Amino acid sequence: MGAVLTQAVSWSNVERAIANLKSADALSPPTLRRIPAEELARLIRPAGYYNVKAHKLKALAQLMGDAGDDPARLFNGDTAGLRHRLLGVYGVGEETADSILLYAASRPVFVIDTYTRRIIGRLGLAPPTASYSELQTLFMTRLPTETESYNEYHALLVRLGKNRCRKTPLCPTCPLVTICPFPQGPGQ
DNA sequence: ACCCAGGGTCATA
DNA sequence: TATGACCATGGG
Repeated sequence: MGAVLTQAVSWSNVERAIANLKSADALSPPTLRRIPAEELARLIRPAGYYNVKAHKLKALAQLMGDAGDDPARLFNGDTAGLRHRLLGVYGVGEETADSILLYAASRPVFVIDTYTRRIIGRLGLAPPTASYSELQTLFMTRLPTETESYNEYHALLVRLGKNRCRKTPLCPTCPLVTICPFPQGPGQ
């Protein structure tokens, strides 16, 4: 649910929305299915795009329902198949699907977000036109396939990405100058 | 008064 | 398949 609520919105806003859902006892999939969309929208208002996101949450709750509201059952298939199912849900695109796979299902999937794109772009490690899957392959072919390190890596990229200095070439004091995301260097 | 935030859908060409 | 409009609140 957090993966949907945080779309294009800061996490602090999402925390309020989740707090509202908790206090209304409306965070469980069965409740999310039952609650009227208008009331759900009111609860998640701080997370922005509340009308759209209300329906997205309901769509996710629907998917959970198809698995008998049992996360272990939802997350039991192979990663590729699960990703395909997630992408079929309204409001779930590639990044959201991969976030759910990494953080909820603990699958070794590298998440590509705005910050990751920004950093890769500034380092000149991929053309600006690179697709999501191209960037994902860039990381996954260079890093060991481990849920924990992908998790940590993504957190570090987010932290670096918040630096909004966009001078080009890179200014000498920019942290980006001294880092390369890949252990074997930028090549191949 | 801006700008931006860990996106995605839909209509259009 | 690529681009643009649209969704909307809260903090800097």
